Amino acid sequence: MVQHQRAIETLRDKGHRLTPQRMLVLSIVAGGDGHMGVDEVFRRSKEAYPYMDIATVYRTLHLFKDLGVVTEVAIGDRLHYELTDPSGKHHHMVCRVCNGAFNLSPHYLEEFRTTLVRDFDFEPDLEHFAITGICSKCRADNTANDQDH
Amino acid sequence: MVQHQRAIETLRDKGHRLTPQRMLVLSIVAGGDGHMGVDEVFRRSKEAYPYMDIATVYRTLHLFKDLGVVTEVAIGDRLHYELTDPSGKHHHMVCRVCNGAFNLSPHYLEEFRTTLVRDFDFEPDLEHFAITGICSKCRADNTANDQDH
DNA sequence: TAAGTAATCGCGAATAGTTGCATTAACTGG
DNA sequence: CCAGTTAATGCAACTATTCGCGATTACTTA
Repeated sequence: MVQHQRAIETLRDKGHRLTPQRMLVLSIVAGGDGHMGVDEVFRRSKEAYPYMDIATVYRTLHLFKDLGVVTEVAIGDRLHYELTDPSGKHHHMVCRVCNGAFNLSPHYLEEFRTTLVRDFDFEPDLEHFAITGICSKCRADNTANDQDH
Repeated sequence: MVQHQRAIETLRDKGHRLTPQRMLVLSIVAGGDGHMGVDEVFRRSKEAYPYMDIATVYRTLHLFKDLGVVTEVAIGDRLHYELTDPSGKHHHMVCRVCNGAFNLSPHYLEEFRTTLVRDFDFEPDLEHFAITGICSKCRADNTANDQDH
């Protein structure tokens, strides 16, 4: 269950301390099924450790993000977090109707990246790319019902 | 100077009212040089009309955005607004170091969009696309100074 | 393994943005 | 031009997130 050895080493290597709060947040994010909102991380961690503070949750998630341990995904207008995909980065397509998140493999962005560097000498941040839109299912529902507007 | 006839008609056509506050926000955004942060719109509008409330500024900017009168641009972690480009949409590349915003013409995204629709039946929102990264200038500065870390 | 030190925590206050609601005022129709 | 209707405003309260700071504690080193 505690298979976070990699993440713990990363922490220590960068000179950060291994605190119970950090371990707790890590195990909660790891235990969740996919991405998790800050409020849910907070609620669950407070169940396990009632002194847990929301500021600590934010600080911990941001630290983990900077270390590459977790990945930030914008769902609606809120940020969610998930363990960074160890089998290689992936990106997200987030449906603005159902808030579902779908994975997008990096090769879809490579060409785009190359073009921006070539034409503008602009190096885009594509580590945690997420694009909103409408997914197949919601688009079908939408065209069926909403003819006006 | 008051050349916002198009925007005013759009308001009226959709059944919205023409209030002094809305005219004020419109002229301030139009009068600015490029994109403007909410705080600056608020500050300037309060100079002209001291009762102006920050909530009204937010509501007005959101309304204008929905009507397509202004375009929202994410600069850093804050939203900025600019008059919608009448000569056709453009997108932005925003430098995360200097916060500079550079225009990106739509054809750079067309292929990307086509691919997502074809492969995933996912229709991305590309009306107000902005991508962060590092611009040419800041990248040069960065490689010059910051060798460590 | 005890003591020093500096990172981290918990907490309260601050900031950005949103929302509910009573009051105001833009529009409509006569 | 006047009165009714209802959208929009101003205000205050609220949520999400961040920050400052004194107290705590993980880690170091002797």
